[in-house]
Amino acid sequence: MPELPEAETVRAQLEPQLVGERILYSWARTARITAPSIDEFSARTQNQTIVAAKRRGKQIYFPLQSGDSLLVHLGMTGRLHVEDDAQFESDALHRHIQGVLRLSNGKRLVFTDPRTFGKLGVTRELDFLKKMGPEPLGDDFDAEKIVQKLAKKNVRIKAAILDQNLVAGLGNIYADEVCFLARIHPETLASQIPIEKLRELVGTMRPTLERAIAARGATLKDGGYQDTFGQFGEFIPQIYGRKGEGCDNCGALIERGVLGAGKTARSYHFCPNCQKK
DNA sequence: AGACGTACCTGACCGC
DNA sequence: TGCGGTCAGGTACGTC
Repeated sequence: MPELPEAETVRAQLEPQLVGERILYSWARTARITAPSIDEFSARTQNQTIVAAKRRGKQIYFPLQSGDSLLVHLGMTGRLHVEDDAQFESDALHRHIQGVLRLSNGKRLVFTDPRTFGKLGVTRELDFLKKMGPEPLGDDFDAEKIVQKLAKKNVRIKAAILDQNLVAGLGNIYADEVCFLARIHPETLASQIPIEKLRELVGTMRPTLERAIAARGATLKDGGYQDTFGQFGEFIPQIYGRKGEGCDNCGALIERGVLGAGKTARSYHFCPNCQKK
């Protein structure tokens, strides 16, 4: 699923294709995905020039000449493609088109999202980006501040680092990955983890995300994620999705667990030997 | 205010 | 083969 490395890959690929282009026409399928409304989305994006391609955590946004920004969150199954505007696409995914922007360079930006957990919006208000937790790739990333916050949290560590208000950009894949790299069981209460372990955990976030970006993100066995060219990500997680396989570190069989219950349940993967409670 | 529970959605997968 | 049930999970919001 798209997390920070996947969002960054998409952003970087779109930047040279979109910046400086004018949006001739825009269309969105449903108000459930599009904010504030379909009509307003079109009105505020049409005839606007895209001035930049930015990202914050998993959020991708494109400042427009008007001062508004076009916002995209890929959710779980969202994809952004740039294709020739004249081309007819019969790809099965195109049944799930949620939005289209026709551009002045003869291309169009297409947002598809089968499971519709994604978001497509336009807003002038970007304060919510500032309220998110620190950006792991940012120059001012203060790992120690996060360590101190975690030390006070009475929440299981996996849930804690998935919280976008603590640190922005981790999802299920990379949260599992950093727990594995720091040898911490995902269900351990954050407040019960030795401070040095927490430092190890937070310290591994940035290099892990950077390695994933270098591989253009991760595509799981379901093939869900594709970059803007339809290519799969080549980052291979050491732990997520590898239930029953041997741990890279010790060879023990990787197990899968579930955090929470009912509709809230989130799966996690761990090595029972390297990550003891 | 922090912790936790609920809802959204549909392709893929599983068991009978 | 076909069909119905279950799973997956990012995030907003409600509740205690």
